[in-house]
Amino acid sequence: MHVGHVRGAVVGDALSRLLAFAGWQVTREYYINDGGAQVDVLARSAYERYREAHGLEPEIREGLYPGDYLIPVGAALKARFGDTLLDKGEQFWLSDVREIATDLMMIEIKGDLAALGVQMDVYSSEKSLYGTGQIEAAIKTLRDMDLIYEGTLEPPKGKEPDDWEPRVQTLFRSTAHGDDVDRPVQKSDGSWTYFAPDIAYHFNKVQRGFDELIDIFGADHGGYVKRMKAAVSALSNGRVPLDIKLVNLVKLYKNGEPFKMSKRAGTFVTLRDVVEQAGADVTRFMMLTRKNDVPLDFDFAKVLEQSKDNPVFYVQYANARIGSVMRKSIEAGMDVSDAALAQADLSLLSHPAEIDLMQKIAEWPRLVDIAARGNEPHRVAFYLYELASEFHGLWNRGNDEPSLRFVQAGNTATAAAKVALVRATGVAISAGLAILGVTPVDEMR
RNA sequence: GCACCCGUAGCUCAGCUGGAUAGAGCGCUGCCCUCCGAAGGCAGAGGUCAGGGGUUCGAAUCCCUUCGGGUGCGCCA
Repeated sequence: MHVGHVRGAVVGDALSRLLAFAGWQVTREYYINDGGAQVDVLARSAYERYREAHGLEPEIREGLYPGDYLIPVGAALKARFGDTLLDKGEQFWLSDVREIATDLMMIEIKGDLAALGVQMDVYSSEKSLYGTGQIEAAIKTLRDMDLIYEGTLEPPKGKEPDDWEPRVQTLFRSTAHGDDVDRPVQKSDGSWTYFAPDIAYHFNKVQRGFDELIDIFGADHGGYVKRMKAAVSALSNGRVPLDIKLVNLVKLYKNGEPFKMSKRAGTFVTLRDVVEQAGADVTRFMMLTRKNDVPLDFDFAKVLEQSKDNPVFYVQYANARIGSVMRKSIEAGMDVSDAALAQADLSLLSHPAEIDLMQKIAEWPRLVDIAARGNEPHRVAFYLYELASEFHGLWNRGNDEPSLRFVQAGNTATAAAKVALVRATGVAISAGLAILGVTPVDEMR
């Protein structure tokens, strides 16, 4: 996985946690694109690496995947098949190589997700939809609604391909459900387009009885939003809403300098690179500091900085200070159980800065509600930063005004009220960090 | 050509599905740091919310339109 995928994974995972926190029952699914021509390309690319493993010069032709990540796959193929695949025609090895390469890639991806702390409930394979009748069933359902027909599409205006020829294809009448043009589900040779298994997969979800579906796509797939929504709308008779979150690019920087990334040259930065350098917590938080449909800058140097410029650090620092206050209060012999703190007389906290912090804490339930309703986990990240900011602000006032310090001498009602405020801040921060999937720290080191 | 996304302070971005003087961070300016953790703190300057219409008691937010940027557009997934 490269960094672009990471953002999608993080957004999806945080969204899942958010919705679960808001009371939904959530199933996280990973749709494996292991069907179609792209896996053949993968297999051919892996085969070249297999040849390389035998000391031969790999021929990474135009259209193949050049990435280094396939080198271990080549080695695995050598270990498995020895030299028996060398100098053989594609028909001899393609199917075996395809299977092993996709399996290895999935192991790799699952490892990447695990390193990020992302857990999936269901892995759905595109390939497994073929030959089971599921695609046919989904298409038949649409056909019975008179939404499938044989026809010819108009060429796109203004950008007509040179080799355009009218073709008769099986089309889905997506325009009946809000799309701009009808979309092909079958190629002219009768085989399925990628869209057909996608329809079948979503049909399967609808049949499993979900009340709401959420897809996460790369922003470059924005053109498929309408047709996918149209399909789900048709297949569920408008019952099941489908929300599609488009996740935009991640631009990598180091000290403000753009990090060169080229898929063509195979030098793109992988997830492991990022997580190894920045850590899973930092990576996750940073990926959520932008709205999903906007490009994101990720600066390696900055995310490791321990200062106010680094929002992850700033929030963690607040949490650590909270931990510090709680520890000191316990040392002072105070009862800091939630039951005891709930009895505290909060009317003793009347300073404007204290009121501000309380108001910020009071926003938390509403914030969760808004974020969950809009499927927008980034709101949680922003909220945490603001909350931490209020907290630090009040803390700093304590430097000049001892009466505002959270830790007060003696076991008085005022002291209890202040600790209750600290504890409440801590509750919101740890809940928020849990939604982001970031481990809260109790102490800074 | 069409569709979708974006356009808010010098820069990077929030902004609660219509509500009070539009908010942060960076940068800039000026003060402050033997004091619960100064790996800093406080304060200030800085905005025709891209432009123009419309709906509304009320618009950054909703509708229309223009401009600018991005993405995509039939046997590629």
